[in-house]
Amino acid sequence: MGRKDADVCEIYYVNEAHVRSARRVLSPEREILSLAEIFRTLGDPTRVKILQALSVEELCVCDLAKLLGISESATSHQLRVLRSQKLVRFRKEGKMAFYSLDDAHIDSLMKEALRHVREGTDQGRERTERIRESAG
Amino acid sequence: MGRKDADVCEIYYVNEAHVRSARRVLSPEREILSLAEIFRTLGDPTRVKILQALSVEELCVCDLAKLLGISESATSHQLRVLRSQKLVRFRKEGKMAFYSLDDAHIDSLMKEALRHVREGTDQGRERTERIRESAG
DNA sequence: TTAACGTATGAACAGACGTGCAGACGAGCG
DNA sequence: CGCTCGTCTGCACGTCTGTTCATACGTTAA
Repeated sequence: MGRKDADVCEIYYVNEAHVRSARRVLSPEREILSLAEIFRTLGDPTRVKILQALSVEELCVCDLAKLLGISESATSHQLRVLRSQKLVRFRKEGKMAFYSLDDAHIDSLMKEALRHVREGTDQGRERTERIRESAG
Repeated sequence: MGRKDADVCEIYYVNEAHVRSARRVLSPEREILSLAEIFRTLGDPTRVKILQALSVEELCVCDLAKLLGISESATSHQLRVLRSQKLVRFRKEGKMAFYSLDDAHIDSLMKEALRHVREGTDQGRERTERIRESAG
């Protein structure tokens, strides 16, 4: 639709109409940034594991560290990141800090992504790997 | 609730039972990596914009570059990343390369995350910002 | 109180990321 | 053929990220 604009001599190759209509669809900048921030937070294997583990029951830092196979310091750092995004919440009991999920959305988001990953694994994973080289 | 295990002298503070049960819930390593990879791919403002823009109609590299306000080279680089994840697909028409979404899941994933972001914006955004400093 | 523990934080490092630049490639036109 | 256009890719640069190390904080026990 409106593709005939491309034939107008003033428009060389950038189709201004398409650019404008696409721009209208874009979320406002701060929503884009928030969106990317959430995804970036989920885009780390360690944090994914933490969230998966906490989806069952609350765990303390040392349990998580043991589970993840990394230092308690690194675990605490990552929990701090997750806290800053309000993805996890913690409860102090003496010296221990028990962490749990603070966001129901995230769990469904992860499950949805997991479905996607599994589909890709079943029918297109190896194809995907191959395309990384020959996509051009 | 089973917390009494922590009192057994052999278990100092790491609750092995919890660690084991949590480990059972974790997806296999390669699924975790795929999951994180997908999220990390979505965790960049430029790529989020590209995917949002392509959710309406296919666009060529130069349109996207114009829309994003970055060079066509940078745009091509990002499209390459998205291609490697099979999130976008492209169609050659002469010299032009028209890109479109290759994955229906991703769009719903983004919309779900957007819902989450908007909820957070309405009732807790500024609180979240503040917590980044005082979370401890 | 002193000491040990669980956790949190800051500095510093290696590695990864996003972008621009320069050049290469294929397609279309003279 | 040569030339331009649209796109792609290798390299370099600055920035960001995830981890470890050392250290500090708050709690519990002696």
